[in-house]
Formats: sequence, structure tokens, C-alpha cells
Amino acid sequence: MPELPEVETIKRILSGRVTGKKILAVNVFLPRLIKWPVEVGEFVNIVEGREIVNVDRRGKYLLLQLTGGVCLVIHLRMTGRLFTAEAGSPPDKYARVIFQLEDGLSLIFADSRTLGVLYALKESELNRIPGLANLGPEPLAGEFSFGYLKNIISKRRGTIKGLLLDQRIIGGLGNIYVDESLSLAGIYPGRSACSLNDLEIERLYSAINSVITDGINHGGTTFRDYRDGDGKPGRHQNYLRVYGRTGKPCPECGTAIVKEVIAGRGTHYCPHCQH
DNA sequence: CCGTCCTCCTGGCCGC
DNA sequence: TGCGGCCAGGAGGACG
Repeated sequence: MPELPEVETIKRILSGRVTGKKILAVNVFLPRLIKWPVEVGEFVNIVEGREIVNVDRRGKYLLLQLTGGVCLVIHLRMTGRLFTAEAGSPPDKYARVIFQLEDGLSLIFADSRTLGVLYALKESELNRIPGLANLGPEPLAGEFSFGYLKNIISKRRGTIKGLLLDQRIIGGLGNIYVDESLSLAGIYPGRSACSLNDLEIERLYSAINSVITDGINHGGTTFRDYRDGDGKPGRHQNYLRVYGRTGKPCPECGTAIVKEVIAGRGTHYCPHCQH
């Protein structure tokens, strides 16, 4: 499940591969993944013939800036992968959209569970995508300050986990990094957000920063499907404290990690260290 | 406004 | 070994 560190890793790799390349043709094998324009033929017409000027990321969205002020927006959701392939590479079983570039290179969007989405629109119309228009600040940006986090936390009675998963509040955290952040901060994910004191909010703020930074430095987490822009797995799965470690020892105290449903998501935590 | 639940989707895994 | 059934969860929408 690609979250900010995974999408950032893909962005960095693709940036070096496809920037400056022209999109010669587009093959859409699963039209329902194209969310804008409504007509798939229109999507193809808008994208074909344009050069990829820049590869960017906002939250979990990948933004490929094309010539003429057009933006190709891709969200990988659960199992989406985006990678380049040379001429003659074996076909990917789950390829859903293929962008034919110059010199036999192609950019492939593959997705086994087909929950990923693609949009092509003018840069000035990006706010047609609700998730992008309402996206909260990046966790590593200055805009995401201790004061900002404290202000929001103090007003919410719902679970702290649910708050951290809300893309309108912080852009880019998902289930893995939320569980990891709360573990590092020593906070039980089911706590009511407004019950956190200043010290706990400070620990959480610092933990989010640390966990996301480490995730990026390790090239993301490959739990099952995630692959980077070269088709390679990440390395952060080797550093996880709680996520996917049900029954295994907590790295701090050795207590068995527990899994329960909180905020509608499978949630992993140490019952001894997190309160 | 707020929180909770449902829907989409299919490979992988579990148990019989 | 085969197979039915359940689970994974990002995001958007329905609902109370």
C-alpha cells in the first residue's frame, strides 16, 4: 500500500527516467480507472504527443506535468505500481495503462486490484480532484508545525488513529506509517485525540517526522505489492516496530504485539508501551 | 460538522 | 490437493 515514502521513492526514480520524454501513444486496457476526462478517448487525446516536463508528488498523488499546462495525475491506492520498461521487456500481467515513450521506453501503470485512478487535466483545474483539492499539509513541510497539529488534535474527540489517516489533515500518511508513528510516540491508537497532552502531541509530532524520514531513506516499505519505479522492493519493512508484527516481540520491551480494529483499520500496537 | 460504516476490487491465505 | 470464504485498506459517499 503505497504511502508518502513509497510514492516519493517512485517519484525520484521516475523523475530521472521519464523527464524530457515525449508520450507517443497511450494504451488503456481498463477504461474505468480513468476518472477524468469522463471519455477515455479524450484522456488519450489530451496526453498523447506531450512531453513529460516534470514529475511531482503531493500526499500520495503522483503528478506528471506535461507540456501545454496539462497534468497527468495518478493515485496508486492499494496495489498500483508505476515503472518504466525497455523495449522487449516481458509484459506485466497486471498492466492496465501503458504510456509509450521515445526510444522504446514505456511507462507502465500496473494494478492487480484495480483500485488505482488516473486523471488528465489542466494544471489550473487540479482542484477538480477532491482528494487533491482538500489535501492537508505534507508531514515534512514547515506548514505542518507542532502548533498546527496541536490545534487540530485538541478539537477532535475521535480516535487519534482516525485523525492521522485523514488526508485533509496530513497529506500522505496511511495505515503502516500511522501505526509506526503511534508506536514510536508511545500512544495507544484508540485514544481520543483531544485527550492527548502537550508532551504526547510533541512526541507524536516528532515521531511522524522521524518515521516518514526513515521510510523515505529506506526506499519505502514493501509489505506485499509495493515496488519502486525500477520494480524493486523497498527496505523499510525490515525496520517496522509494530505493523504486520502481530504476536512478535515489541522492539522496546519484548511484549507480543497486538492487532485490533481501530478507526475501521487493522491496527498494530504494543499493549505495554502504548497508552 | 462529526464520526462510523459501506463500497469498490482481487490475490493470497486459512481451514476443512 | 481442492475449494470456499475471508481479509487487506485508500478514498469517497451514505447515513445518523
